This record gives sequence, C-alpha cells and structure tokens, in this order.
Amino acid sequence: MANLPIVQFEKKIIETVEQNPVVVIIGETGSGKSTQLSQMLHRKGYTDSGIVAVTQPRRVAAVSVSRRVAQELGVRLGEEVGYAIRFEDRTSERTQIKYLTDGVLLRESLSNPELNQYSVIILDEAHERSLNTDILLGLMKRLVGSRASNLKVLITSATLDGEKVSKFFSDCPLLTVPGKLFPVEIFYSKERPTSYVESSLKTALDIHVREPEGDVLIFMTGQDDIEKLVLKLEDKVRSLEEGSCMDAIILPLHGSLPPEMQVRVFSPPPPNCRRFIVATNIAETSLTVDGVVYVIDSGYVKQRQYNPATGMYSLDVVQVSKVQANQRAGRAGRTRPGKCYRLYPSRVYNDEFLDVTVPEIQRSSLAGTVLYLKSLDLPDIDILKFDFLDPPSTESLEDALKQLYLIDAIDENGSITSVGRTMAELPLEPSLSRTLIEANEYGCLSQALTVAAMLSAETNLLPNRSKSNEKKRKHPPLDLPDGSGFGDHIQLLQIFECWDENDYDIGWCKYYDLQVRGMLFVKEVRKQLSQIMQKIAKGSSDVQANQSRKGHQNYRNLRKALCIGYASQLAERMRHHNGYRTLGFKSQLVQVHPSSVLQPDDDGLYGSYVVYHELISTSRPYMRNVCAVERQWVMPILDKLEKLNVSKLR
DNA sequence: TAGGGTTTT
Repeated sequence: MANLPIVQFEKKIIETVEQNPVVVIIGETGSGKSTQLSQMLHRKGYTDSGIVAVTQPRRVAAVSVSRRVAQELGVRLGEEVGYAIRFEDRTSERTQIKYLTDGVLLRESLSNPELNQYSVIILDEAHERSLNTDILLGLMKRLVGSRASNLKVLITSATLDGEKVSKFFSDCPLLTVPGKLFPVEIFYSKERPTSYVESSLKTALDIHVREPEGDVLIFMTGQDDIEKLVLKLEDKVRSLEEGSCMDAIILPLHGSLPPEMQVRVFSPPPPNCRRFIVATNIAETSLTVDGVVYVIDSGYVKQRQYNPATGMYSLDVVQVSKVQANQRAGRAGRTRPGKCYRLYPSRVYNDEFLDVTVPEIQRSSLAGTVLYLKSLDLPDIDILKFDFLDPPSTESLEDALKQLYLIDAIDENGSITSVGRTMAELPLEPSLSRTLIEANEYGCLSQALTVAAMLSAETNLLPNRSKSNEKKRKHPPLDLPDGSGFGDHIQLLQIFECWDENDYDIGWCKYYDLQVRGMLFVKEVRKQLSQIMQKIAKGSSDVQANQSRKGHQNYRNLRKALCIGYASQLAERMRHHNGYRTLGFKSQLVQVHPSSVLQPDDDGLYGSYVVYHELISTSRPYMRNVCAVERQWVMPILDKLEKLNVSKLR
C-alpha cells in the first residue's frame, strides 16, 4: 500500500477537502483511489462525525475493495469497515468506512434524504456514468447546498471527464493523481478493416509468432463473433509448425458463459504457453485478467438503447468512447509494459470517438427514475428541470411521466399519488410494482410476487435453444409448463411453482436447463419483495409461493392485475392477422416473439389484446413476454389515453 | 418462427 501513487498526495487531498465541499479526483487505474481515499479521511478524523461512504457501480467491487481496506487497517470485515449490497448488509454499529453500491445509497436516501449518517460520500468510478451514479451526482449537488451539517463529497473520474464534473459542481477543485500502470504502446491500423474477426485473427497470429511471452486480450462485440474467432484461432494455431512458437490456449469470455467457464481465465497458463482471451466488454471493468501484455481493440461495443417515441429497445453495435478505448488499452499494462493494437486509424479515435460513453440515463426508459425523484419530494421540483450532469431529452422525460400517469403513480397534474409512493418502495420496474399492488387487492399477491421476481432475474432463465445446445440435450425440450395458453408471465409463474413443489431442488433446474444461479436469484428477490409487501399490507397478505395452486385455473385476477400494471405496454391485434399495433406510443406494428408460449385460438388467431414486458427490435420489432388480457379491462385504459395531456404532467 | 453488451435496487 505504501507505494501507491496516491499516498504522496495525501496532504494536498486533505487540504483541498478541508477547504471545499466538493472535490473531483482524477485517478488513473492503479492509483489506489478506491482503497486509499477513505482511509486518508478516516485518519484525518472524518469518521468521528459520521460514516465515510464509498459507492461502487458493481457489487463485486464493493465487496472486494472493502475486504482489502479491512485487511489494511487490520480490522474484521463488517466491524469498522463494512459493505452493503442488495441482500447483504455487512455493517454494524461500529462501522466507520462503508462501501456500498450506488443503488443501495439511492435506496437509503429514500428513507433518509439528508443522508445524515454520512460525513463524507465518495462517488467512485463516476466516469462509467451508470444510471445510478448520474442520479446521485444530481442529488449530491442539491445536498451539499442544503444539508445543515457539513457534508463532503468526493467524485473520482477519468481524465477526459473531470473538467465537466468540476464545472457541474460550480468549478470545484480538481486534483489529478497518477496511476501505476506500465507504459502501453499504441498501434493504429492504417484503415478500418472490412472484417473485425479476420483482422483480429491476423493481428493475434502476428503477436503469437513475433512477440515474446504474455497473454493476449481481444475485445469483440458479442458471443457470435467471439465463438467465430475462437474457432478460427484454434484452427490456425494448430496448423502452425510444431516448435516454431509456444503453445496456445484460447478462451472465450462473456457474460452468458457458465460461471465455471468464466473462472478459467483466472487460473494461470502452464509454462511456455500463451493465452488468448477473446472477450466482450466484460473484461473492460468487471473482470480483470492477470498476465495480459497485449490488447487487440476492435473499437466497437454492443449498447442497449431505448427509443422514447416508440417504447422500443434495440441492441446496437456502436463505436467505443475514448475513455473505453483507454480503459481497454490499460488492460495491457498491469504487470509490465504492454502493447495495444487498435483496429482503427488514429484519425477515427481523435475525430469520431466520443470522449465519454453516452450516459445510461440518455439510453434508458426513465419511468423508474422519475418515480424515484418524485417520491423524494424535493422542494421546487420540476422533473424536467432536474439538474443532471447530462440531462435526458425532454421527450424521454415526458415518456416517463406519461407511463407513470397511465399506471396511476402520478395524477393528471403530475403529483405523486399514494399508489406511486408505495410503488417507489419496491425495487422493481414501475409496471411490476403497480401489478403487485393491484394483485394484493385481488387476492393473488403470491402469484404476482413470483411473476415479478422471475422477470427481475438478470439472466435468461429459460432453456437456451442455440444449435450447439440442442445437440447436447439429453432429453427432448418438453414438459415445462406452457402458461395454459395465456402467455409468458403465466408460464414463468408455473415454472417457479413447479420448482417450489420440487422443494427448490437444484437437480430439477438442471434437468430443465434452467440456470441455477438465476433461479436462486429469483428466490431471493421474491423473498425481499414479500417482506416489503407484507410491511405495506401490514402483515395480512399471504405470500406463500404455493398457496394458490388448485388444479385448473384461468389466472383471471392475476392477468387483470398485470393489465393494470402494464397499462402503458398494451397492444391490440390487427383484425385479420396476428400482428399487433402498440397503443400509447407512436403506434407501431409489432409481432409476438416466436419464443412466446401464447396460444392462438381455433382460427389460428391470438387474443385481441395483450400486455407486453418489453419491445425489442432485432431482426424485426417484437414484443417479448406477453400476457393475454380482456377487452373490458382495456377500455378504461384507452379512455385514459384519449384524455391524456402530457404538458400538464410536469 | 428467432437470438442475450454490461450493471443494479
């Protein structure tokens, strides 16, 4: 720890913090900012008047960094130094330094808007511009101006972003702390290749033949390209003349890889063997692979975008930002001097790449964010004028207001309703929290809890129908429940109920190709949601998973609750075919996703109305996860839509 | 009849 660069800046940092409420720290990789800033402030006595909080965008980071700090201070984790992430609070009365995800801090500020328990709040990795960090930046700006007791805010960011953050906080001081990276030599391509897979392949082989030992990390956009490149690399390396160069191991690395495959990158290679790790941006920040000396950067990344006019998501391949490109290059210099091969010209880097990644807040549906802000009851609120570092478009905010109005979270004047307040307490998308509240009225809360938890699972739970998997399958893909024809929400409910009947058996998940990790996550989410709902309903509600299962049923109450919850995600079938048009957004022709279990009637036609969980534009615009609903439930929503006046909702 | 970049409450 003593040789971390940041330690030499302690005096300067403390002086600046003493004299200013907000300080921006530009700390490059390896500067030690994440572990050291909190300890410096602790030494200076800032933990005497409150807790020093450090937010992280990711759970694993909150856990691992707090563990390191506890170790360095020689205390037990959970005592003076602790962490708090969803489902896991390892802090105590004695905790003075607390690492937490930015999402947890946002939750805390709901029940304690002044965040009085904290003397210092450090927002780490702000340059990643996660949705939660961006909300926190806006809240911190208000808080330092308003809070009675002295609050100190530190924000760490990257070189290219620091000035902007400083300006946002009324030109607060900006300190730069060097990193501890080894130099990385950058090589640019003369022009953009026509095929990134081919170009990566060629570059990787050049490195293998010409360069001394050291692993190669290759950044691609997705699973498909990764699999292609892995196959080609294996083929080419095998055909190299024996003894002409060292052995090679080729490893794919992406999020949908099973955990046991992911951890392979952490075991060191055998001697005289080079590893090629072909990865998505998961290797940019989330996973750190040791031993990398060479990086190949395609310059592209897959990004999810939301279109507020149509309510449609798409997953697009876009150019990385300069911050991302530098982060990728930095992965080559962690253990010794490295090299980074950029598969694009320097002109593209300089002229075309954005400085910083487009913040998530400008690429997401903001219904949840706006509801959260409304529930804080900030004085002088005009949600359209909330002070964001990078404001989302008016269109996007109006879309959020419209959605919230349709599900009764705000009234026609834009004021939060009591239903809206309850919704804000639930860690769910507004459509699902609205569904839970309605289901509680209809006596089907238990079922709704299960549906909401299943839809919250981050991983794909259902069997993966890829070609390679079909071959591996030991049994035909059948006998999972089919939603009784009503659609995917009901199927998700039935699957969980089956698992419950099988005593949450892991083997049962494996037999049906359901991701074990995902199902266990669902169980935990369900438990958390049950606890919150029981508090809201004052203990009277029945939340047992299996209590409602009684032979054949038409799930009428549950579907009605879903219809109310998804009032802003409604579609009407075309008269003569199975296409639907969306209602409530700029009307779009969409299809039920082919993976849906929704069943057509005897004439081959689907029901007249469905609600959908998500619109996703891939090869065509699809509704994913649909539920059949009845005309009589839809009519009041259509009425409301007709009378809607967005300009009054502000 | 088709396709999952990465996070998080």
